[in-house]
Amino acid sequence: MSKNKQEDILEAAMQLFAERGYDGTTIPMIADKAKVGAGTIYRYFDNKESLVNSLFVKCVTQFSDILNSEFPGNSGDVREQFSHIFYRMFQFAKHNPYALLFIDSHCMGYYLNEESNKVYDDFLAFIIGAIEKGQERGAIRQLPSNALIAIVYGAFIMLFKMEQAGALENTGQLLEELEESCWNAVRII
Amino acid sequence: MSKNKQEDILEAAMQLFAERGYDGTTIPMIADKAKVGAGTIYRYFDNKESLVNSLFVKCVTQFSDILNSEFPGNSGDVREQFSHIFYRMFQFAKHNPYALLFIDSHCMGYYLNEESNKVYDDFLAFIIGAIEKGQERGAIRQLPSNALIAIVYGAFIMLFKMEQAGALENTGQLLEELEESCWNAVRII
DNA sequence: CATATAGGAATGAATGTTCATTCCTATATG
DNA sequence: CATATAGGAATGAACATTCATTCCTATATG
Repeated sequence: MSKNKQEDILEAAMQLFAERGYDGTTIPMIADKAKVGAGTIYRYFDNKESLVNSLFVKCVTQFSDILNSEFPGNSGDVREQFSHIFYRMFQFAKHNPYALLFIDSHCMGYYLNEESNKVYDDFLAFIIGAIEKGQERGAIRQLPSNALIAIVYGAFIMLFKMEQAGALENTGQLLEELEESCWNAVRII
Repeated sequence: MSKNKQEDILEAAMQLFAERGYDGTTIPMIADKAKVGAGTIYRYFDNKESLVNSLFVKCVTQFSDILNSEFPGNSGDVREQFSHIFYRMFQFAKHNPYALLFIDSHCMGYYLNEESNKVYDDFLAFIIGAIEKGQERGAIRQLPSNALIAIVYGAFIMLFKMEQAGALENTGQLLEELEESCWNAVRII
């Protein structure tokens, strides 16, 4: 029997939400997977909406922390910063695939509250900041920073989904090539 | 009163599915938006699952047709082919934003039947084919074709979502720059 | 008038949520 | 040390609500 039921509930909910979406996942499904009674969920969360928002904030915060930690800020050059963000994204994807799928498929959900949206916006703001620094130094194309994010993050998400679907085997060698491809998309050539 | 109720139902369903997902959209919601009775929907479709599958096949076919028509096949060079596909994707997105959002958020759904999955796979196969031709001619990077698709299609989808969210204003000038960025990601430099 | 079509109330199954009850575990008591 | 007791935690059956689907009536069409 598990020690921390709240953790069990969050883990089960994350996997189910990632696979079937918010509305496609029922409370009994979560209870079954977490091996708790349905009522137990309501000892830890006010309701289903509160659960999905808690989970969303948790996952985005984890993702953000991974990207931020050891980020080569003002010291490192732009190429190095890009590399850091790119590899950290894949590192997170490898260790937390459900979290990433969950974030990606729920970040526009109508059930997200103000706090969830703010956490997600702050997360994007960190990447935007790094990109704009790179532009000032003349290493990155003069496109809207949102466009540059979309290209790199969009490519990353789709690559990850391909790998999840078994349509792509991600070796270390390939990852380096993909990093170079994405860098070519945003750098000044 | 509309002439073609089946069209009204499909259009309403597409918008709702795109915004709220399959499970988050109810039959009464669709009936309200289409301005028909709930029972009328069952005159045109066997059930909700049959409706979503009909809609999926229709949307993917439309998308595929746009990309295929006037495609510069064996005659055109690789750069031209890439350009064609890229601009056609944005053309489809501009004229059928709900269709694209619907395709993107439902292409992995557990409710899709064999036919839907086949149509989607065939659609991807067309792009894969074009990419592999380009590789043979030495213009495109020697990466798995699935990886190249993921980069370009992933970037495209995310750019479109950014624009939809109002975070990006898509002018003709910007589109040209984005096309060049994506081409830089896949071409041999 | 006969038939086809549309509508929306009716239905039963499924959902999120509540609540009376049971189960643990830690402390108190002899 | 063995047993009794208290109180929070967990449970899952029960509840109101909402859902997909069906069915019967009203209207349109020929």
